[in-house]
Amino acid sequence: MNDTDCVEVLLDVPLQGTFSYRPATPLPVGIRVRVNFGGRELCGVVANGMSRPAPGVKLKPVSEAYAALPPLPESLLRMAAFAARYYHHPAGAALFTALPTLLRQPRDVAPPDRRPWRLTEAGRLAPPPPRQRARLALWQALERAAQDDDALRAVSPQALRVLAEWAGQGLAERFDPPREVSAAGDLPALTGEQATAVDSVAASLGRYQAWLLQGVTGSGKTEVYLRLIARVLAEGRQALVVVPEISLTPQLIERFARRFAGARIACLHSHLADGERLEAWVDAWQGRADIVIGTRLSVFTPLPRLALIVVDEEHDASLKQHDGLRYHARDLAVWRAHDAEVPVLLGSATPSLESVANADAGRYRRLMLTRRAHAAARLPAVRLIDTRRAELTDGLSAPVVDALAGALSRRELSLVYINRRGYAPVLACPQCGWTSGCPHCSAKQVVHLQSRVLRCHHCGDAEPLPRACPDCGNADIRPLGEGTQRLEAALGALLPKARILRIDRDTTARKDAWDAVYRRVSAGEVDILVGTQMLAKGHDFGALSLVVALGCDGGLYSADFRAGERLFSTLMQVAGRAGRAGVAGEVLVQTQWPDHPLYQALARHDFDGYAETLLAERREAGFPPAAHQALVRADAPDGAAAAAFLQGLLASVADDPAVRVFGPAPALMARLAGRERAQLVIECAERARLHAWLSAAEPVLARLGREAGRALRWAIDVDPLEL
DNA sequence: AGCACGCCGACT
DNA sequence: GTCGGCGTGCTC
Repeated sequence: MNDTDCVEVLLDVPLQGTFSYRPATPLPVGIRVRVNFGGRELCGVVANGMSRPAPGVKLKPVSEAYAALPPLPESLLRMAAFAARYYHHPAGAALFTALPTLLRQPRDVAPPDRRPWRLTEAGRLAPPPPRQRARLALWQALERAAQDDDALRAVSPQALRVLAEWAGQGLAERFDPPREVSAAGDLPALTGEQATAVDSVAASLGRYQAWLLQGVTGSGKTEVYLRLIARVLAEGRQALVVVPEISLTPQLIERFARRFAGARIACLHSHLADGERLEAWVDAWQGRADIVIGTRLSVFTPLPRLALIVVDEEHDASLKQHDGLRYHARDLAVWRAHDAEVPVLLGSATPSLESVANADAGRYRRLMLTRRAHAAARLPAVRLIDTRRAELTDGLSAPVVDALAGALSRRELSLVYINRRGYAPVLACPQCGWTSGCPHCSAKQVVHLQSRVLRCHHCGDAEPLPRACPDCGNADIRPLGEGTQRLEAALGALLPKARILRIDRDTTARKDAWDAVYRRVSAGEVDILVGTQMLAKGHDFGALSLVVALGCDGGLYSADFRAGERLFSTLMQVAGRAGRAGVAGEVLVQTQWPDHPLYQALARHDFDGYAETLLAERREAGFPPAAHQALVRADAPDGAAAAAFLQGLLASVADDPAVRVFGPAPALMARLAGRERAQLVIECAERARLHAWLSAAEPVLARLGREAGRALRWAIDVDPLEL
């Protein structure tokens, strides 16, 4: 090797590009290495093969090349490189967000090898002599059948030492046992629509095609996934299933495991211990896992025999990462499907307008499930309660209380949805007008009566509940409005016989909390579920007869142009909980605006009609998906500094008449955790020109960021979901 | 992001 | 006299 040759190394630093190092021996692309960078030892990944170093640059040597695992696959490097380009994030940082924590560290690691042992041909012919009793027992155990470490340790405490020795002599080896993967048991009959969906997607296996599976709640989208995955597994290939919430994975995993006995299912989410995550990731990468189910980060998992990607609840905002590399798992899944030449199936009862527009434009093909899988299940009747004419006690109207009492007397399960946790969204003094504003954020502190605190839901800061107004000393200060805790209390007083279960982030924060919820609900120990939008996220509570939605009007006339889409989607989803499995359902919505087109469309169960209305509005206003957006966010303790930074950027990036730039303006949440937040909104009908603008902005941002100092932080957010 | 190098206040 | 505050500047 010529000593002027070098490799390009990606590092987990917020700096553009790669760094050149001199390796002792030629290194393959994708290998993890340890290098010295600015005085510290970092983990790096070799990005390119050998190249000529730029003249005049002094090169450091590669300190160490890690060999415990094979080099990372090029498909992963391609995906990370695409994500870096698309989201305008440093390439090294993008790759490292795709890796499990243990692979980001400058240490050679591999998960424990749990493959079973067997004797080789030579080993079978060489039994140990009878006086080596422990060795003979081991040999005999392996002669009967392959065994895993635990079983062999039970035969002899020395087992693993002996086996290592035998492996060295070619007498024993670890191996991947063949898996008998079969779809188990009696499969439910498919509806005609489900069968069409399965056949259509199955016909596209082996090439790229994006499918939008739009199925009303209870129409059996999961069954479609299962049938397709069965075909993939029958071919010995792998499937990737991305879901928005960790809490949705246990249910799904259980259902997959029941269906595919013998299949290896790897589960990936951020609550795993580092070691578990590494093991699941490597199992998938080494082809030992057949199915990967996980949250957004699992979209990066290497899968050598990938044949199908499923993104469930594709409309869900949790699929977008909102710090660091701000990627959308659905969009990366579509890119990956294209790169791997496999179909991708996006499922939702209420697809995002982005996906609806892609389907309308023919980029995605649409599959509809309009009927519920359960023949007896019909869509619920929606009744709008006009709160301008109804008297409210603790936010509840008489028709709502009557309906809940009726369901209770029939022993039917009801659900009350309100998108506010805590007791009341604000504490106020009626005498002087004081309200419980957060000292660090432009938000109100929420009354939590159980823990007796005021807590900001944005920065998490809490303080004891005051007994009197901090401004005027008035002792008669009052919680205004309703949250889940207050509803729970009010319903308990109005319907003393009802067994109420509250579900919000406060009650489900503990591990296994969802387990307990399902147990209590399925054991019939609950009459009324009270909760936030968590209740709208694909959890199956079985037979629900009544759904009540409260306090939704805020989404109708919000400053956020996506608020209406989100509200409509959430209401369709909670309403969909009613009337499953043969119980006729009813949905009551309390509102001041019963004539609003959103509620009228909800009453007709008309997702497509209202989606087209919203799309027309977006086209009119030039908002996504009719145009493409990006944000440059800046925040600093001093608001003027953030604005000046963005102003400086604006002044230094060349105008493109096709690119509209708005701002600097305060973010929707203008103050968060003691920092003032400002932003530029960049809009363009052509994605390429938006990216050109951002590319031109990048070096300016790096320079201005340096000049502005540590106090100022900035970030680019491509396809932002929140302004 | 780290971690150096670099110039001004309270300590053995 | 120097220990260390964190401002700015660089990292193949």
